[in-house]
Amino acid sequence: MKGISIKDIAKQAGVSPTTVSFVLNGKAKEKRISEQVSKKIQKIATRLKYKPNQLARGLRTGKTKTIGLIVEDIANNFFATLAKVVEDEADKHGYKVLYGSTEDNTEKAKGLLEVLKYRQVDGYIITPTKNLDKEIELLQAAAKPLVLVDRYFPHVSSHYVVLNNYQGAYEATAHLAEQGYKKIAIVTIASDQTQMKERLDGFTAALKDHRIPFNKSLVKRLPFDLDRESFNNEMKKFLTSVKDLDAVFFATNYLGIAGIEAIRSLGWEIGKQIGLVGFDDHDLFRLHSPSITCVSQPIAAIGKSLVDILMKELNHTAGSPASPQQQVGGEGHRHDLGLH
Amino acid sequence: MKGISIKDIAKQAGVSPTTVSFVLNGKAKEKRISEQVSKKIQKIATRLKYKPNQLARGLRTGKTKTIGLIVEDIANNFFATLAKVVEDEADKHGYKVLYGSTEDNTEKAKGLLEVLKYRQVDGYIITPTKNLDKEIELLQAAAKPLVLVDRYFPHVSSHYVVLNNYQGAYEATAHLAEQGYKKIAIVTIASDQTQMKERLDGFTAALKDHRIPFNKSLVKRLPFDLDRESFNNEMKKFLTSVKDLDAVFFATNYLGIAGIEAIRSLGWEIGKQIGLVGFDDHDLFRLHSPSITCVSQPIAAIGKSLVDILMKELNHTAGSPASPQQQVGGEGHRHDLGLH
DNA sequence: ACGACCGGCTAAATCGATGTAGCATTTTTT
DNA sequence: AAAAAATGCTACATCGATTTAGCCGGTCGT
Repeated sequence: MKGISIKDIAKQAGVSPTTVSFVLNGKAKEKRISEQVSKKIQKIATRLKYKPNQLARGLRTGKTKTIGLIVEDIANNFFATLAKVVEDEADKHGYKVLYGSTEDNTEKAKGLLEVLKYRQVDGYIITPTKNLDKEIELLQAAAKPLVLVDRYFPHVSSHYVVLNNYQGAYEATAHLAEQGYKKIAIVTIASDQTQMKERLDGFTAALKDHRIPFNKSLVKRLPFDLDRESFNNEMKKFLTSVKDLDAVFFATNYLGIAGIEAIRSLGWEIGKQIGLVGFDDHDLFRLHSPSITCVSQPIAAIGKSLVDILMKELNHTAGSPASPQQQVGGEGHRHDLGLH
Repeated sequence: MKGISIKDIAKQAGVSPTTVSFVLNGKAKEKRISEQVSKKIQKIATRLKYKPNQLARGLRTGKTKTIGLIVEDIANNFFATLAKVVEDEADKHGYKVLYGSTEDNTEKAKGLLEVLKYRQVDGYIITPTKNLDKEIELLQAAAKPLVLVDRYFPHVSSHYVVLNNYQGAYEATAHLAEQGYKKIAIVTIASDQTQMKERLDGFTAALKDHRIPFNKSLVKRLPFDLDRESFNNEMKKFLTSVKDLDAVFFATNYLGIAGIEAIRSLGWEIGKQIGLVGFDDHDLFRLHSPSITCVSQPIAAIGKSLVDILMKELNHTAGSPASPQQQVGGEGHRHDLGLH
């Protein structure tokens, strides 16, 4: 019921709690505890299945062996998969994960940071929202280990792991152009965050290189927080508004899903009347008939990279002011399922 | 850097930490602290943005305001969505969530329980694996609030939230039968856990009621932990081995996904050569052309129910030995997207 | 006028683990 | 043989919040 404490072991072994603590923390040698006592304590500890109370330990040492993971939406395939990888990687280092979803809402994100802070997490993995730069800088000022993911603030020098959004978008768009599509649009999120900007830049660059005229009517920006129906309506409105439109690049996976839904409800045939490319992998793209090409993020690599960076920071211990090195998780690479 | 502590407030207000604690915990009246002092403390606390250190509080009170969520696989759409709901609901009550994935591996599940235990979580939401009944009973003996989800142990009297698997499977199978399919198979997981048993029973009952002969060759059980390729191969082997097979019911969403993949790679046309019904919702089912009927779980309701039950237990405070009441989250209901 | 009582507050113990400072002994050094 | 050093272990303070027990001065009752 109450759990075994260090005192119980001390009592059974007939020594002081201090000695037990030393032994169990591998400081027996350093603190000159005799082999005999040392072994006896070990034995009792395993017999009693002693596990240190992490609260007490955390209170004393200031380290909770917990990292905070802030994602945009844990129910989204990309973030859920990322969460899984992070969980696994963190576990390898003995860390647990506290998570939260921002819904891309700055206030929610601030709230999450607040909660994680007074839960004393040791480090943070954050998918930042707009205007979260101040908070990020505050965390840095407090020497908290932290890595951003999926997007970042160019003017904040922090660690971050993102994929080459520009290149991914470029390749996606170029793919459409090379299939012979002439009037290619992009549907993206109304956000001036880096990753969307880069994707948009990649899109326009690819159009240019393939001598396809660009104009603003080819870009549709949708707010993040629409419900499914509104997404559908907006999408349909846009798709039908562009004259001679023959292909679309969707800049995120959920836009792709909403897009497919809209196209279906318009009764268009994917691959015939309209070409598609999506961003981020999803079973739906892979198994749709015909298959839908997409730029897939190497999620495992991203997750591993995130945790590795964080662990390096954490072991730099004392909290030396994070050297503002930047990391790129990997290049986006295209699926080779054919677009038809 | 260090964070504001109760002492800082006490010092500024010129009172003792005790008084501050009383006021901030709403015990001012009860403990007869004067309005004056009370207000002064409140003011200072908000000015300093004081947040109690949850570790210290947890150590003292034994409550961490954290719940442990153990799912099968957080990267799976069903569990990810559930996690989101649980996170939101828990947040409403001021609780945070520590999560972990079992991969349906009993040892991993035991490890997770261990970790959550010495992290002192207040309560558990668990998707149990096979043979986890002993551990569940131990938790109950320790008067830990706990709710099982998605499956349960008939011989363990605990709270649990599951949908009516029997009915869901029955309806799914009946749907196929009513479409005129004559030789209907089921692909399920090699597991004797309740939810799979119930789904299998629903399947056979539906066949019987529609006078479709049943025989063992119509049931394929696959191990949980195959990789994608093996799933695909096993699936293809099975689908081609049943003579005159014309429809399949997939008992989980990932089986459905793997099934669609296999059917595609066999070059069969869904809806023409073979009818399908899946379990658990997925964008893929909804947006596939033609649409694929599925039995969808009311995830939001399940999540809310889970948290509600847990909170009731938690507020029953002292840990009165959980009245072994059982809960059903809701009936599965069929999507009305037509099977074609 | 003297004990009982109350209002308003605080000292100190507590949760469990850690870590510094230091106390006895024994062993080594000179 | 006395001083210095090493050995083996422990008392106690600490982290921050909570909570029990109770102090002190004033009021009330009789």
